[in-house]
Amino acid sequence: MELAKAYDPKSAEENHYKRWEESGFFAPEINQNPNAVKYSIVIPPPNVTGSLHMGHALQHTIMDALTRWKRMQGYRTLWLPGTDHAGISVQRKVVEQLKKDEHKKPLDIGREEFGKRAWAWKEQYGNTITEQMRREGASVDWSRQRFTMDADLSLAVRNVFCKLYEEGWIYRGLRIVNWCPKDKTVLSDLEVKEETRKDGKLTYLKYPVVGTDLTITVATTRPETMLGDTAVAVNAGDERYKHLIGKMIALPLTEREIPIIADDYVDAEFGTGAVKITPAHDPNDYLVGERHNLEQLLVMNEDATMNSLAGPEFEGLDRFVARAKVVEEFEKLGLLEKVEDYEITLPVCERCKTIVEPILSDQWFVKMDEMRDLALEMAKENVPHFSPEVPHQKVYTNWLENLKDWTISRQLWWGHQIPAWYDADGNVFVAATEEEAKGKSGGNDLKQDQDVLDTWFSSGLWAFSTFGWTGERSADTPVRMSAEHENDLAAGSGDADKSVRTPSDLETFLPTDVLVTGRDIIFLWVSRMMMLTKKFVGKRAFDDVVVTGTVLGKDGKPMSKTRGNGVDPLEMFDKFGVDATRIYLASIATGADIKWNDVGVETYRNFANKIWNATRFCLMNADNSDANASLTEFDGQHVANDPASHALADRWIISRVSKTAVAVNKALDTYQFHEAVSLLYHFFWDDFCDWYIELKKDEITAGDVAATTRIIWILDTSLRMLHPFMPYLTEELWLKLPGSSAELHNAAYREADASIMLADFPLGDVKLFDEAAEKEMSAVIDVIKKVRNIRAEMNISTAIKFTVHIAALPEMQSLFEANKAQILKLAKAENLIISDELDVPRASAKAVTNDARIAVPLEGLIDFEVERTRLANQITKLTEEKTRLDGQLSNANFVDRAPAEKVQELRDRQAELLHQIETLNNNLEALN
RNA sequence: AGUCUCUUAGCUCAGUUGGUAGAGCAUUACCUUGACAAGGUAGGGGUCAGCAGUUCGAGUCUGCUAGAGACUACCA
Repeated sequence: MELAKAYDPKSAEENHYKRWEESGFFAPEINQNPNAVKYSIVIPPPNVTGSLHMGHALQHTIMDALTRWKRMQGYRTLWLPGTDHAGISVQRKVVEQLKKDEHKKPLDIGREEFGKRAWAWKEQYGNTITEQMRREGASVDWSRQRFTMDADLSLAVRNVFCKLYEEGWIYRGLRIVNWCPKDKTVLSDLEVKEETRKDGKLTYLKYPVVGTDLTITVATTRPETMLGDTAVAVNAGDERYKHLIGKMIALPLTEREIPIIADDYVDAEFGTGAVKITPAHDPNDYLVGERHNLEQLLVMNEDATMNSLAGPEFEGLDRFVARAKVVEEFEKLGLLEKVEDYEITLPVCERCKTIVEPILSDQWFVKMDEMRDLALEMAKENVPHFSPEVPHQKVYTNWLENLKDWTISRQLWWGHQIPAWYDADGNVFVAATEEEAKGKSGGNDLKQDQDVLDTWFSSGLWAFSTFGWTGERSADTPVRMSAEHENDLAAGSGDADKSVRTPSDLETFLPTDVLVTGRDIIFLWVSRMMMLTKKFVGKRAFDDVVVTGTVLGKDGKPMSKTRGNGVDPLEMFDKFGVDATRIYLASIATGADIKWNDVGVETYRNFANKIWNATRFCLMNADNSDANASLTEFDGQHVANDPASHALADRWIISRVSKTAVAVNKALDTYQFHEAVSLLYHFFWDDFCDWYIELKKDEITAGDVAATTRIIWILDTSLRMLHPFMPYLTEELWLKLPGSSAELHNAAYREADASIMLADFPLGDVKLFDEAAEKEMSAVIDVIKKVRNIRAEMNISTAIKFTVHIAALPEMQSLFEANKAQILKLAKAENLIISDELDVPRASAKAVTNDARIAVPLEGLIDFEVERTRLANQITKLTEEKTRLDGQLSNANFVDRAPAEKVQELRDRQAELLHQIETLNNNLEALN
């Protein structure tokens, strides 16, 4: 069989995904081992409005690598996919569409029709991201795909809401909330971001004190809110204002008089020491207002224009227009003290960047006291465990300790409508259905709450609602039957015990094993899943959390549309291939941010091509039925025991591949993906391609069956280990290996059609570690490298074959003798003379290794000056190292206190250096 | 303001209980060697941001300084 000369990712990518999916390889049911341990991951559901970005690609790569790795090990794996209804995002898309196509507003078509449009939008555009995930090679079980607004997930939402309400963990109340005037909805604290503005102003307003000619100066960044002031507060201990406490202020621009009050909240040292109090527009002022029983005067509409309470002069004005007008009016009245430039951080809406207005509003909240304790208790036991642990473990715990109540209502139409109904008197009835609510109300006419729930409310249930939990008290959780059981029923095997109940997904797959996600939603999502899963299922949602870093643009800034520094994963797939992009992403240290660079992906594109070509070489010579036969009964022990594998290079590569396998598994176990990638990269390229294939070329080309079989086993093992990162390339190649078949699958998958994704993942075998072989091989490699160095430094063409002399101790002599052919081949030498002492003419280039003195007679070719420089350079280098060691070893403190092993190690090295330096010095003298 | 992270070769980054500084790319020289020029061979290049400390020994631990960044809170 002959492969194309270069790897073409496109064709491999088109060849396999559909077959994998249609064969049911992604579903846990493919696993035929009834005792298989489960391994489960739920995907952080991307927004239905979303399309694949680099952050997804990174996280999906990690989740897929873990899933494929565990699946190959024989676990019953499930990676569950799905999407999130993304309240505000979808709503905005539909509003835009409506405006563009029909010049209508949502109110023109009504809530019901709007809902239909939103669903239609979801149907039409919502699968963009799922199609892109197929391109990525994500081995998710599509048969279990979920959407946060699926009927059963919505039922779960309503039941959770009702339960929490009954227990008093959900309440409705008047609080200062974050209001986005553009989206016209309330936002949770976590949906508000900060933006620093340098052009802020701090305005000092003078308020006249009634019955005096005094004024009191307050400073504000939002002058328009003075229209809603209901007091001025000072610190009780502030001598400047003590005499004014209790007096009234004639609030300018209004007809109102407001009191001067004393409150500890005011810091006498800060600003003027006097603070205007606007209880309906500021959280701190709200608290002050509560303490002093102040009126709460809301002076804005929901679109942030001023309302009638702001006075006729201001009613209808936008908040910023009103702000300018207030300042202007104060100036006219001579009550404007000054306006200072002031750098200010403003709260802005995470999505639309509109400045958020804190206002007093009636909303639904989740009380966080008990919720926090649920999560905190687990957090103290390091559940979940974060990777990387620093800083997330601590940040997570600290955040929980300072948690505030969660605003869960949203003034939107797209989402889970709050299951609360009101009668004509405003009494509230919370129930999962309208009928139930009606029953509770005694049959009155009810109107459902118009708000929907925060998208993160349903996301918080994702860990268990996706597994069929609905919270229905009678029906319990739906039972998913095993494929086997379904077949029994279909076949009508009447005596099968119908009462045998296979475990539901909920029982089987929860807790999930790991959650892979970004830093930004640890609080927003991870914490809430922990709380709600514990609360409603009594289990951990997941054991581990892998926190991925941010893939930054080439400019080192987060990728964003406005910056235009985004890199599209799909473009990378087209340019370098899916596998190269995946393994590059996996090569980023867990949790670390990284600047995107194409060169990194190119490196792995080249790696893919290297793998392709190494396989190409092996297969060119493997069309051989004997090799086929032996491959199917292959295992490492078998290869190692084969007398034909007792050559040094064979023992060495078997040891190397075993060590690599053990290390790769360990790295994956601890979520050190970059470590696994690095191990595989260097094993494959350096050990396997550069040394092993080069050494074995002749045998392979000659069609030696044992050699071919062995090299294909190494290749097979390598491809399996690479598969979690490079699924397409490895499948494409593995299926071409002689003898690859379902017989090589993990025992759990013997029935399935052949695929590397079901092959056993190499675990490595410590019994195959061969320290002697590794030591001997490096002695041989050292000699070859030295000879190559001589050739390169002396600038001797490879066309010129020379004789190499080696002097060494007797046991090393026999090692070199045994590997004569290998040394000659890779050093491109003609003769090898091994003896106790070097016996060479003066016109020779010389070198030394730990185990050998080397000389290459170069009569007529040697440039003595070059050789002197070469030797001198080596002496300098070694001497520097020796000087360091001498110093260390002559330090009595070191020798006494350092571990004896370490001291001995350095002494050995010192002896080696001494020997090598002496040898090189002799060589140098011999030239003179 | 508080908490935390980062600063290692020209560039992008590894470096897991403190014990001779690594990779990829770039760079230099040579090589159309029968898998691969997306390749091979051999090189060059770092006082690990700075200062001080602990230690026989510090990229690694502690403190401070300077830059960069993250998060949380507040900002009248």
